[in-house]
Amino acid sequence: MTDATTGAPPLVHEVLAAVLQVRQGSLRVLLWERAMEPHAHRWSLPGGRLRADEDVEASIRRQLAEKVDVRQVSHVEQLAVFSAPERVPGPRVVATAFLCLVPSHLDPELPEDTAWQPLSALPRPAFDHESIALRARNRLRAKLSYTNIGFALAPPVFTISALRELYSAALGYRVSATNLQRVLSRRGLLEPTGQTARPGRAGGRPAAQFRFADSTMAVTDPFAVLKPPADERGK
Amino acid sequence: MTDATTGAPPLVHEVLAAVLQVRQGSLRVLLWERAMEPHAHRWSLPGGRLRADEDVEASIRRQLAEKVDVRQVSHVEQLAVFSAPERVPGPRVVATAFLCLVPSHLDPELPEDTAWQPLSALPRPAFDHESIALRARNRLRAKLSYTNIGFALAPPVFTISALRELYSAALGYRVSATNLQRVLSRRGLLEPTGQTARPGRAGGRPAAQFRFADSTMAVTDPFAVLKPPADERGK
DNA sequence: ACAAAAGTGTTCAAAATACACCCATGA
DNA sequence: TCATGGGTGTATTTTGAACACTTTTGT
Repeated sequence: MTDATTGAPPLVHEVLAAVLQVRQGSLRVLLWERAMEPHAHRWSLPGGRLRADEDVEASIRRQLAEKVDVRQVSHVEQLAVFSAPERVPGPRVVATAFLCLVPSHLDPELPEDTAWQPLSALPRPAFDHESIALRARNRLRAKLSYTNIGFALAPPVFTISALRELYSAALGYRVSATNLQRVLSRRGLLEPTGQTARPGRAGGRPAAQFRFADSTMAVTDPFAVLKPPADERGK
Repeated sequence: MTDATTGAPPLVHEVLAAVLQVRQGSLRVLLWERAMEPHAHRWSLPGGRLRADEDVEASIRRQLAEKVDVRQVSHVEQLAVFSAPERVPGPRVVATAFLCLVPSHLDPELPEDTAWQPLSALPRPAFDHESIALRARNRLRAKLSYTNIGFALAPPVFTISALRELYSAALGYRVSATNLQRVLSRRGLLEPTGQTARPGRAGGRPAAQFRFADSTMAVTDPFAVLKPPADERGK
């Protein structure tokens, strides 16, 4: 706000969403194929221009509504600002990117040009959208470890082995059901529903069903180390 | 980028810095007292308007140069976007906020209207700057736990008890020198210089001096839990 | 009865906290 | 030699990973 009204160059602020979901055993991101230049036939994150009467979060929710039912999005959080002057051709566009999650049991209707693409093999992405998508994946992976964000990937009720598959897909490596169960239980994130799921055709013991105790994001392991001393920790 | 050139309302993008330093045993933030409206006599974070040829990080470094010597800033990272439509009076301004750190041994020359204010008792802050400053503090606190970010608060060479004071001030609770030493050493963050500091007037054993092995930020405790299984963890 | 899947008990290892005690210096 | 701050050794606790074994089902 130093140089007040110096014939300011045009500036557009856009919001972009990396909407992630685990489908068919892999972590995927919602992309649409650009029909027109610039970057025709390359794949873009959904998003659009920030309007005058909304903040960035309201904006991304509105824009997303054009692609997926917003009620299906279980978590939205700011990721970062992308502002390289030439990040898109033409007039300058600064972008605020978001990480959004959709639980695995939902399969929203999508427009023709839109698809869930695996993060491990993205088709030619537009602009800087690949790095945004990968940043979203990294954020999700980190948060699976020290928050309850798993609730946003999972259906309302699930078995431990189903949850294990979600975590494995999102993290990119095999997670042990035993340990997953214990870690999440000790932290009080999981609560048993009392129900059990019927085993598959191959038999096997019926699996107990659980739900997440909370469905808003919270940090559950606040300090990895350097915790306050025991007496100051009490409250 | 949906509604392309619809007589767009004016939009300004500013960058703001929460510059933190530990001084006199407490964590402080650099603020300047506004002389003029709006919010005259309230305290603002330094910052200013994003220019056409720079990205947000370049911009904050440039703006900061007007307040403190940029070479004295040991760390800069994006915090978040603040975009409530009415966050400042007048034409709309979207802000990208940064967390910046200055090591405790430096005492940059400051303009007349600028001062280091304790985060625990901020004077009347302007606009939404208090929440930005507090967000910066929280980010710093979290990162002290799982990254090497301490390097950015400490002088190039220091004793463990000096480092303990920095961590205590930043975290807001007493940190044990013994454990601090061990945790940082085990992670390979600290290296001994071989030098010792002369004891104070009251005597006492001379303290060994250390330095941080690295002075760019790195995550040192990547997964609190749900680590990959041992065999997949190797590389 | 047996295979398959789920769940529990137990062991093991690592890492962090707590605390006691020893070390090196100034007065 | 004693008070003062610094450092090390060690015990305790917590937490997560690994693995063996039991439970419950379908065929």
